Amino acid sequence: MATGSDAKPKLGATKDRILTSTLALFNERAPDRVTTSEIARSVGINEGNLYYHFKTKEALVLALFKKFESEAVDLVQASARSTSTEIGVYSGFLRDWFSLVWNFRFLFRDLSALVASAPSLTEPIKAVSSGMQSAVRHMINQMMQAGFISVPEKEQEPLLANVWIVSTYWAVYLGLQEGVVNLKEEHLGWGLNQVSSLFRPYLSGEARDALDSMLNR
Amino acid sequence: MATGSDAKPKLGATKDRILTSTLALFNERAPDRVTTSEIARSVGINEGNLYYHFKTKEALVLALFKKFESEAVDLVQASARSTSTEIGVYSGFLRDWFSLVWNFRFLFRDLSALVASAPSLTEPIKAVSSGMQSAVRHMINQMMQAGFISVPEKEQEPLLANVWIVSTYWAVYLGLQEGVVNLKEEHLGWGLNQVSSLFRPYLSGEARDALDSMLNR
DNA sequence: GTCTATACCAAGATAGAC
DNA sequence: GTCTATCTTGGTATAGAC
Repeated sequence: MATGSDAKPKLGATKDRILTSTLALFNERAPDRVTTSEIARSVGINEGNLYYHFKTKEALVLALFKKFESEAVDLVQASARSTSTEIGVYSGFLRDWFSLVWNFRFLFRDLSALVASAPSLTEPIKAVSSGMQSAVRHMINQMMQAGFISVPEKEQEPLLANVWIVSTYWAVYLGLQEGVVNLKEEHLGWGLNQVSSLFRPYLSGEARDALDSMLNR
Repeated sequence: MATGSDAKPKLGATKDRILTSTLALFNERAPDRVTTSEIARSVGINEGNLYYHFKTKEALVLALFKKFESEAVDLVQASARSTSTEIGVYSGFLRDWFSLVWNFRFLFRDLSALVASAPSLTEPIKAVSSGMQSAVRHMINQMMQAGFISVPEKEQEPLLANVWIVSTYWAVYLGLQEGVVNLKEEHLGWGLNQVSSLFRPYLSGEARDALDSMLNR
C-alpha cells in the first residue's frame, strides 16, 4: 500500500508476505494448530528466516491484531463522523464491519484462547469491541430519530449484544451446520442476513425495503 | 445413575472422578491447553494411572461428548413427545437445553478445533445440532398454532440459526465484554435473556408475560 | 489399579555460516 | 536477509515394578 517503487508488485517485502500468508493460515486453523515451519513453507522461505523477521510466534499474532485494530478504528471513527440520515449509511457500516471481522476471523474463533496466548491483547480487544458497540448504538439512535427503527428501551442492550454475538459467530455455525468447510466470500451474504434479521422486526416498512435491497446486492 | 451399591457416594469410581475433573478443566480452558499431568493432579492420581483408564487424551474428549450427547438426545426426545400447549413447556425446554450447553461449554468454544482434534465427532456433533434445531422448530410451530407467537415464514430459518448461535456463544461475549473471567451459574440468566430477546418481538402479549415471569425466577 | 521412570516427538527458538 | 544445523522444552504416551 506504500511500496517505494512498485516495479515488481508481484511480491511485497518479506515481512508483508509473511503476514499475508500467516493470516490466511490462521483463518483456516487456530494459531496453535499452525506451526512456524508451516508458515515458513507457505511463504516460501526458511524457518530461520521467519524468526529473523518475527522473533516469536506471538509477535505474528500481535502484528496481525495491530492491522485489524487500525482498520477497526478507522471504521468506527468514520461512522462517528457521519451525521447523514441516509438509510444506506447504516447498512454500509454493518457491511464494512462485517467484512473486517471476516478478514480477521481467526481473532474471533476462540477469543479466550487468543487472550491466553497473548495476554497483552486483553485490553485492546475489549477496546475494539466496545468501540464497535458504541458505533452500533450510535447508529441505532440515529435510525430511531430518523424513524427508521423503533426498539423498546429495554430491548436495546440485549439487541446490541446479540448483534455482536451473531456477527462474530455466524461463520462457525455455517461451517458446522451446513457442512461448509472452506468458507468463502460468497457466504458473507448469509451472515449479513443473519445479523440483519436481528433488526428486521423493529424496522419501519421503508427501512425494511432499503435493507432488503442492500442484501440483494 | 446406576451404581451397584451407593454406600459411599462421596467418591465415584476413579473413571468417573477423572471425567468430572476433566470436564471442569476443559470448561475453564480449551482441551489443548490442559495437560494430562494437570488432569492427573486435579484428580489426585498419577499420570500413569490416568493413562490406564483413558489410553489417549482424545478418549477423554470422546467420553465427555458421549455424556453430553445422551443428555441432549433425552432432552430432544422429551420435547418431541410433549404435545402440551402449556406455555411453560417451551421456556422449560429452552432452559434445559441452555443449561446442558453450559455444563459442556468446552465442546462449543471452538468447534472446528474440537473436530480437528477428534474427527470422529464431526457427524455426532452435526446430528445433535440438527436434533436441537428440529426441536426448536417443532416448538415454534406448536407455539404458532397455540397463538403464542407469530413469525413470518421468511424469518423462521434465520431466527432458528440465531437461536443456535446465541445460545452457544453468549458466554464468550460475557467473558470478553463484561470482563467476566470465571463464568458461574448465575450468569446463566443473562444468557437466557439474550436468547429470549430473539423471540420477544414475535410474541403475543400473553406469551411475553409468561416469558418474563420465567426469566425472573 | 496404582505408581515411578522413561521414551518419544513435535514445535518453538537460537547460532552462526553464507 | 537468508540459509543449515541444532538445541530445548514440554507434553503425550509406554514399560514395568508394586
